[in-house]
Amino acid sequence: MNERTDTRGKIVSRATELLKERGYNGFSYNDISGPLGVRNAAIHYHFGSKAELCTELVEQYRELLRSQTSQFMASGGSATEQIEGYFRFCMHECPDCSSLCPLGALAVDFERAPDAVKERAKLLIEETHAWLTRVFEVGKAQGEMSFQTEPSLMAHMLMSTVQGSRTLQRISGHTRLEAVIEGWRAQIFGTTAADNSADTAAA
Amino acid sequence: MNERTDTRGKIVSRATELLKERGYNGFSYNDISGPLGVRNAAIHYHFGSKAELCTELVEQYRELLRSQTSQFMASGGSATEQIEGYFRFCMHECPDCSSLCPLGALAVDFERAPDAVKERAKLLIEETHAWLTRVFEVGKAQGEMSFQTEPSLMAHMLMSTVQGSRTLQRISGHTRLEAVIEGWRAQIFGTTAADNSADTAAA
DNA sequence: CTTGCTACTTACTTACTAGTAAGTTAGGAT
DNA sequence: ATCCTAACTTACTAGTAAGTAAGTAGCAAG
Repeated sequence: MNERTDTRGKIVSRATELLKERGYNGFSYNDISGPLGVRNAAIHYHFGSKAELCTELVEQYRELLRSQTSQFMASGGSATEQIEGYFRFCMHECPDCSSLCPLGALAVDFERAPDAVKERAKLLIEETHAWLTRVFEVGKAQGEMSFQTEPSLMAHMLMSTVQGSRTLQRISGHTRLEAVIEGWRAQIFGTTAADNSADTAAA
Repeated sequence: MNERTDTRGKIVSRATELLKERGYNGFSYNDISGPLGVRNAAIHYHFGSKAELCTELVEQYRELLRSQTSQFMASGGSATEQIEGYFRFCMHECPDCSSLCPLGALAVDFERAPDAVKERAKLLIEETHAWLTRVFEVGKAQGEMSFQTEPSLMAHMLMSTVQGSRTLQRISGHTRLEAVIEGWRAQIFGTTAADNSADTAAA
């Protein structure tokens, strides 16, 4: 690896941007190499194929999310703090919601995606789902949260809502993720954001 | 229009299938013409461009959803019946959830989509949102439904959940839309499906 | 100082893309 | 009978896609 130029890292980074903005079939090597000031063959030097590049990209995103969630876990905080961490991750990952998350972008071309990509994307969803399920379980058991639906379904519904909101936002143009998260807070805490953030700050 | 062969209709129909399965950039004219036993030029005869074909396709999907929702409306049924109609539409539109909805597929390439497509897709979302908001308003006013969040946000969250669930399903492989809808029922009716479908049948 | 490796480049190929122009065919109207 | 038009076809073009093969610049070790 050339540590000074870090062309490889820049390629992954630019490809991630493009995937989120246009989907797998929506960008070409020219869209990567052009802005980076390298040639298409440089991409092929680092990645055997577009699929290989894409695999690494998903793996990197998974690492990012995993490091975030494990960081919340390690903090030893309450379920409330854990879920607020997830909310923060979602908001931070796409502040203006102009782009999709890598998974949302990949889902479209998913059937034709290489097995390695499928596998990692699946893993990413399963890990997040398992983590969120645990947070809901603990949150309910400790009396921090209140809901009827089973934790596993709650986790799936939360992930779906965030994912879907981002998709709809892209078409409608209205940023609504903040309101959606607020809606979820009301649902699980029965409080407003002000109440809850005060809670978190106090903890 | 050739009413016997209906090539034009078959083209739109096949394109819709392909859009849902692979996204806008994921299929070519060959994928349409091949199975239909016509030549690519036949597509160009009916549609000036891929964007034009896509515009018609979205318009057709909008008509479908519009006809469904207005049908529920015209039925003069309760808000419960209206929302159950929406649930039915979602389930019916994609029984096995192997494909995305046309909007979810388009969202990926949305920035580069032609203005006509953007406009109609936006309209489709706004119409559905307005209709669902009204259903939630009426449902709450008439005491059929019970929730804290404002109806407009409820509508957005429901649409997001359905949309997102379909996206996640595509990656994880698990069909969960039925459970998600069940979760929503519990949330707004505080009942199980059995209770509620009995309700609907009785009405 | 030359050998060898990393990180590329130049120059190319094959395959496919949307789209076009001109010609053909079948059936209905005149 | 012929003319017209709708609904195509054949044959093509220009552009772009991913991917490849062979060559090279710069640096580090022996």
